Amino acid sequence: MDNKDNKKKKGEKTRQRIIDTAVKLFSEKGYDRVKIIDILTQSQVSPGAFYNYFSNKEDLFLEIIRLGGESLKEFFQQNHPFKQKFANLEEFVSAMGAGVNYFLDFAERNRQIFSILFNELLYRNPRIKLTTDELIRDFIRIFKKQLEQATAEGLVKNLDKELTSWLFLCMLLGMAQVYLENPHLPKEKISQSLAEVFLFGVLRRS
Amino acid sequence: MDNKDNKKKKGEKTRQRIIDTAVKLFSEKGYDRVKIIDILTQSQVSPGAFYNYFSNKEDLFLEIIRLGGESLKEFFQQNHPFKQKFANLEEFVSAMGAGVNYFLDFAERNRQIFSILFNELLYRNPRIKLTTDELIRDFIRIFKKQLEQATAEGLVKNLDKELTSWLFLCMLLGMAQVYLENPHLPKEKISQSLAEVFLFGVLRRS
Amino acid sequence: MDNKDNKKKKGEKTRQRIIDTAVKLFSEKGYDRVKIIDILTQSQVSPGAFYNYFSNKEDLFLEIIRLGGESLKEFFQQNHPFKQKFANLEEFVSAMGAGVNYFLDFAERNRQIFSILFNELLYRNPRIKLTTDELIRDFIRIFKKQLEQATAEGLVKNLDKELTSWLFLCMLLGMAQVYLENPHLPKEKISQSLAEVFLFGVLRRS
Amino acid sequence: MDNKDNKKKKGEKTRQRIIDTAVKLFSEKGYDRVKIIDILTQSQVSPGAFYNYFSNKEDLFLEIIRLGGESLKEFFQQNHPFKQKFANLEEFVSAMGAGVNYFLDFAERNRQIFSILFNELLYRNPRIKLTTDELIRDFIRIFKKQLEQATAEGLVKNLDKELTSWLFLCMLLGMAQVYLENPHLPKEKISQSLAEVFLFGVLRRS
DNA sequence: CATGAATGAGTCTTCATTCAT
DNA sequence: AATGAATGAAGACTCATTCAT
Repeated sequence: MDNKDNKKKKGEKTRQRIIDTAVKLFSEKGYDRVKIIDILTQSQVSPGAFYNYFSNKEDLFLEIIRLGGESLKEFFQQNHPFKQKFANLEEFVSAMGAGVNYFLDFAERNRQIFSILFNELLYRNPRIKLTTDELIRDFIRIFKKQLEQATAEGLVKNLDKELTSWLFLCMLLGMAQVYLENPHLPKEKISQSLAEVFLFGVLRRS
Repeated sequence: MDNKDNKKKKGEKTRQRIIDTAVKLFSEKGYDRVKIIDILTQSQVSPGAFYNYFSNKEDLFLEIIRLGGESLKEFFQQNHPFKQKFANLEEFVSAMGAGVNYFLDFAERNRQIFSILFNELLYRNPRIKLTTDELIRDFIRIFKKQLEQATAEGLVKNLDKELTSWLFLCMLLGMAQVYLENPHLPKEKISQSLAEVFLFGVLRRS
Repeated sequence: MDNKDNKKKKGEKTRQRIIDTAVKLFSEKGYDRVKIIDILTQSQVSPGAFYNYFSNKEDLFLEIIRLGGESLKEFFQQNHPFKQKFANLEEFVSAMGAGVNYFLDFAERNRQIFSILFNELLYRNPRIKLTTDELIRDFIRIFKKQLEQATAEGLVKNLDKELTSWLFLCMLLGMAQVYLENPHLPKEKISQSLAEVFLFGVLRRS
Repeated sequence: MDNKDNKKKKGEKTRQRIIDTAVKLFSEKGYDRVKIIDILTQSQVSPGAFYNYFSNKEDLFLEIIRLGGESLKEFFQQNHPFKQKFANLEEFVSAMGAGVNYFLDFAERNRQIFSILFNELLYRNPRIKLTTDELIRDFIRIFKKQLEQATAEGLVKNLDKELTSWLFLCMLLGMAQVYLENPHLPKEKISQSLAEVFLFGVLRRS
């Protein structure tokens, strides 16, 4: 009876080994340039075993996208940029900087998954596009709501909420990518700059 | 003589037909998913003829990246965001908005080549990465200089010039992509929002 | 003791389940297009268990052919077309019709196994061909003997016995197949037609 | 300009070489047991070239079935068993024998194609079944009409036309197969026996 | 006897590229 | 310069069979 459980566990391990290897390879080379044989070799799995768990390369990829998307979604649902009330502006800025910093952290910790997701924003495979587009829409929706609330509270100017959300998303994703590709840039300074520019802009207040 | 010229012209035409078709297909599907046979069929060129002009698929692609990169470089060299002096802030903001708008225009007119370039920012092919990285670095360098000058003039806060350049680039490229994928978003409003947020931030000035 | 018996019985049951499923699938799709995994799934048997009973796919198939061949052989040995003596022609014709009808019955009841056997008459696998060829030869031998006897008794014309046996076999097997594939054709009419044509031919007696 | 024609001819030759080899192999081993690599090797064609002409194995097979079916159809349309009027029965019988003989000839000359077609009568691939079923229906239709006419002329008994057609088809196809597999059986005797049994039956006329 | 994860040789198919004409 | 048939290495995927538990 333990027998069955053991087998299940073994299977789970194999499956996970495949996923881990695939995440690494996909993030390094992109979907098309990864050959199944590479995944097989690096994860020490035979072709037959592979196809026990995934019906083909795309299936594996979509599973990874799905998993990554879930982490990201969860992250955004738990970390609202305009979450709390603050005593003064300084506190607010530093809180937002901390939030952005946390996102960079997340991107760093999930560097590969993040890299894959970011790449695939542009990918033309329709099934993949569906998944990533949904992620984006989710983010925009959440952020818009935050902005609306902050505007109602008189904290934020009366800007176009959708475009502003897109702008923030561009900065967030873009700077995460910049950070991942340029590790010499100090994370805290990136977060702080992002928060400052987004909140106050670059112009000197006369 | 005329004969020679005609041949030359004919050859040029064939070459151009290949490039045009390839630009279209690469922008639609990405490098790996485009088959040479499709380019050949759509451009009405035979395999043999193709290899008279390009030594292989990658060669063709790099040529396209190079051409696209040149246009973009040229664009940035001719359109400096902080180029002129302005009588007042309003003028300045509207000039920057106009600049961004012009960039969106450029992206729209060169939609396909822009799409390819943007894609390849993330692409892992080392030879291609070199070209796109150089483009980016160029932009950052130019923009940094602009920022330094504007700071010296007391127009802009004393921020980290490099990070701020990156931030602007993220917004610019990101919003161009957003615009291309969401044609219902009004171009002028995008440019204006971008300029406003970048210059003044989102917070209400008390 | 009982324990042993139960195990034996259980084993037998498993084996039988495999055979039944295999007969169904082989008759539906033919040897090559049936995957062992399908037999396993449908008969609720694990791969390991399967190879306890059959050493490989071909072994299982040959066993089925063997079983089917035995039923058929038995049938032919118990149902001789020219078995008894008859008072008059009408009786004889109707007896032959009944015999043919009984064969169609047999084919219908053993539809799957019959279908497999009929298929394999044409199949090129040498080991299988041996079995089916033997079946055919057996039938021809028995029928020839019957014909010889009937000729001696003056009942039947002096025709080539072997060719006539083949002709009858063609009609019998062919019409069985026709019947199985066209269930709307009335069995009794088929048998009657077969007997009539075989015995009297189609021409009008002047 | 001849260039183009030459290439076309070369292509045709290659295509024909593939078909010829495939016909041989399919008739020897049956569809499933033929590997594409065998066809490639024996026809001296590279994988790429093969897929220039056929999109896959099934496509090639269906083409062969189609070609074979056409020959057979043509044969049946040009050789009507009850075509002409005859002075007396003997002439009629010998004419029918000649017809059958001609069919055996046809089967012999197109041994491989015939073998494939006969095999595939039972094949479960739906697309193939469609083609062979149509052939069969065509034959039955033509033969029924012939029988009806012959009955109207008082030549043939008033039998079930459809069943009688099936019976004749069984004899014809079956004996062709018997002949092809047993070359020692004399063709003329087979044809004659078939004609005689079909026309007069086996019973002695009292 | 049973289980089912794992194996890996074998098969089909693709597509960038070549080369004789 | 152009043609397009041919090439063949490389890749994805299958499935009968094994074996540790």
